Amino acid sequence: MLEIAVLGLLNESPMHGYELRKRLASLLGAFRAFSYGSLYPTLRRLQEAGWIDEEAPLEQTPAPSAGFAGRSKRGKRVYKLTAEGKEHFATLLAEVGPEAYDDEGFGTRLAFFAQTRSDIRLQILEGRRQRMTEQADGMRTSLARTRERMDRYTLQLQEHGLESADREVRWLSELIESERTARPPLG
Amino acid sequence: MLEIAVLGLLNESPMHGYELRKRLASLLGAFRAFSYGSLYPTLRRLQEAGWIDEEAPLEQTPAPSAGFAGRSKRGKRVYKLTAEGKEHFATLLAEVGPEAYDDEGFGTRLAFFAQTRSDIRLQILEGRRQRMTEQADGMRTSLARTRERMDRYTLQLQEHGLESADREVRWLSELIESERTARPPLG
DNA sequence: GTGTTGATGTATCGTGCTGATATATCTCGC
DNA sequence: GCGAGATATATCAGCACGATACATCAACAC
Repeated sequence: MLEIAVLGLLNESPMHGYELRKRLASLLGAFRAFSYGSLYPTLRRLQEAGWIDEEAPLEQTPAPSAGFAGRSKRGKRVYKLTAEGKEHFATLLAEVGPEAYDDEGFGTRLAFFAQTRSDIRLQILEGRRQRMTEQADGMRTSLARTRERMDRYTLQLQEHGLESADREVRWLSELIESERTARPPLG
Repeated sequence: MLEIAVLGLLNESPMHGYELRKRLASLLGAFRAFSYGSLYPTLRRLQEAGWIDEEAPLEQTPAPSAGFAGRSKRGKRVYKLTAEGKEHFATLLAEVGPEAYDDEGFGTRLAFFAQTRSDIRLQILEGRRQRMTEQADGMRTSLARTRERMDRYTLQLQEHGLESADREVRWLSELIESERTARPPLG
């Protein structure tokens, strides 16, 4: 999941790890932040795979007086997408695995919806709604079955969980609706 | 986190792994299920620590005709809390670490609130509210700062995340309020 | 009776992420 | 000139997931 997020951000503009992490946190917001402990290994993995490339480290900064542009402080590793990386990213965006339906996966995919094909968007939204509907139904059933046996707090926890799931289903339905309106099926 | 959940469930009644997993899933509901890949190693760890104990495996079931009670099919490992385990569980419930404020941790702690001291309950609820308030404020600020630059989908994601966080803060406030009413501060 | 499905039940493995920690450097105010 | 805090990279133990494997057992079908 980090892979697609990193490629997506680097697709917009080259960046170094620290900035990547900050943008990741503000982009995904509610859904997970990703720590450096996974970010740096991922960067190395992507580099080994040839998807991303390190801009010249510039051990000797030529002219410290020049304040603008080519800033690359010592130790700073600025990454950018390679041609293969762009292609790979496009491929990733065009396919939908089951991981696109869980919390982190869905959030990540949605963050790059602007660059995702309309039919894939719809598929992801519907898959996620399916998943959340099932989860909500499961909780509703469980609640109905064991309501009497549960203490006040467990009940509160479950009811809040159920309401959240229901809210998300409604939200997804709206997104799906507007997705369908914007690009009608066949007409 | 699995540790406290397992101890808590075994504190109610002895159980084997498979049942533990099912109860865990229905108890925590929205908040995580825990897979066998972490459940079984945890059970072994708890057993090595002496907090839980295995009821005799009964390699030879004495009377297969007897349909009730002492059922222990071959291979079934039924665990129960030891005296040390009960003590340890009580200790865990009486302390509050920072892990009690994240999603999984908070859900787990709340699931055993009925057995938790009132002042600890309040501390956990307020810590969680603090955390969620900060998260919501962070998202609000980020939204205000970058609203124009964001595409429709990122905006939707962030707004939904913000609403969820705000809803949880309100929910927590209600819980805190009723916690304070039930057991007034000093008066 | 035999076959096949689905639930029960225990177990391991590779992979990925977190949270803590270490270590520098840069920037800004004082 | 100096300390505080942001910037920046990196590693590690521990935990959890998802997949997978392998058995047993009840039920119902044919």
